[in-house]
Amino acid sequence: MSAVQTQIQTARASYAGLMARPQTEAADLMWQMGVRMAFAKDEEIYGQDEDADLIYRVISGAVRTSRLLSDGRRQIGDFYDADDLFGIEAGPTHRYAAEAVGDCVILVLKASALRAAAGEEAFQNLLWAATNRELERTQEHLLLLGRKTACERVASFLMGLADRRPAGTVNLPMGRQDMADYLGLTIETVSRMLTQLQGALVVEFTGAREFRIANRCALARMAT
Amino acid sequence: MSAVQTQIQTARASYAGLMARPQTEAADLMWQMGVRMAFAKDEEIYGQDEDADLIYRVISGAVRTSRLLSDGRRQIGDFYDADDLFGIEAGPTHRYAAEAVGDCVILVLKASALRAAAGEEAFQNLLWAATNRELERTQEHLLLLGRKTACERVASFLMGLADRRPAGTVNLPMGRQDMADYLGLTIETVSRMLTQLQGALVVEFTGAREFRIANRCALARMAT
DNA sequence: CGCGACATTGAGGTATCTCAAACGGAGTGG
DNA sequence: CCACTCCGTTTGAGATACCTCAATGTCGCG
Repeated sequence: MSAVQTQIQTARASYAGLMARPQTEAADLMWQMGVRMAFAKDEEIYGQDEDADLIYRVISGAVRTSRLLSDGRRQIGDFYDADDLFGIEAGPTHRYAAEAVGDCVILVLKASALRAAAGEEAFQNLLWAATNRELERTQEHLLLLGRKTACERVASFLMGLADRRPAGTVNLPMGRQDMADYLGLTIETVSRMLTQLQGALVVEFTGAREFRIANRCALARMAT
Repeated sequence: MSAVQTQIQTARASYAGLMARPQTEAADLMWQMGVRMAFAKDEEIYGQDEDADLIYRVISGAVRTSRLLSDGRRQIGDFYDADDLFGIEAGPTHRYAAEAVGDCVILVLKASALRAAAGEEAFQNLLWAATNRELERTQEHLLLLGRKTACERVASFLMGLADRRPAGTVNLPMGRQDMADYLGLTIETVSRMLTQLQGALVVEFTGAREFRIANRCALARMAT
């Protein structure tokens, strides 16, 4: 079995499971209609200011949305995991670019096709739910960037990751630079805060990309 | 044309076109149905986590939305001017509180009443447009907080204010503390950046709450 | 005129950034 | 199986943008 097929199997299994992800008929329809595309690490899925007539859904891997300032400074808007929808815009174009954090498989389909197949109401519910989720997460992110210290930002980030997967050990799909650009920090500061959190016995890293929460209360407290 | 198509058309039109202000029939209806309420400076219009079954519209004055961290740090989400809608939430409760920046008059009405009067479709249009505007502004704000310097933040802020009112002289409805909490800075840093911008002959302050753009290109450049 | 609130300015401290070097782990070749 | 390389991460030392605390200035209003 190919790597991609395996990924697709895995994604289906996890889809059947849990929550927070769209569970409407429209979402189910996506599985039948969409095209599965593989993207290599750091490959662009769509660019900033490109037309936004497609809807995307992560099958496996992770995706980031990002925006560049003219001098190269980068802000990451959000990360998307398996089953997350992304790329849904109200305006005609994408306001952030989207790239593959690591190798990943994405389900892509035309918004108009889904609308025709799912019906207006179901389609609209999907858009509404996705947009709201986006807004809520962006508002939380805003508070983090505006008023939290480096340590609090990193703690919040780890907490956010851990909440999604209640498993004991959590995997970090992204590297330190991606974390830094999400948190409005530098790579070095992120690294220092991580070692600091380890020193405080709040989290424990088994490798650079995998950790376990040693003291959930303490982490929650540090995230404010 | 289907309901959904109409909604998307409307959203795209208002996005593409001018600005941000509701121009649908539903918005017109608000004027007839709503209750006008006066709020004094710093008075709370609604609190965080309160039920969100009302829709608000600024008639005169200005409004800010804000969120507090447990230790008193404050982040302002956005400012709303005359004719702006605010308080529209996807979820059941408000995620930010809303307060009067100065004395102001607000049009308030029940969301359910507007839906009944304007019709489902027009009502949805209004919600969709308002939510999208919110998301777009929040994303811009995010970039500002994550990756801009103090000077760039202040320049962006003044630019944003000036864009809304193309008049020669622009009024600042909010004090320095509100600006600081919007920009993720302290009051002193905001003040210093303002005098710095004045020194560079980019803007000119006639009073603490009123300025004129002396060099729009330079200001735009500094806002990145 | 004088009070009170708000804004500006100053001096010193600190969290975070920058630059640079050392470390580590995964993959490769011997 | 070990040495080697490469890339991402960590650590260190010094610089700096922004913050904090404190004093001074300014405007609006009774």
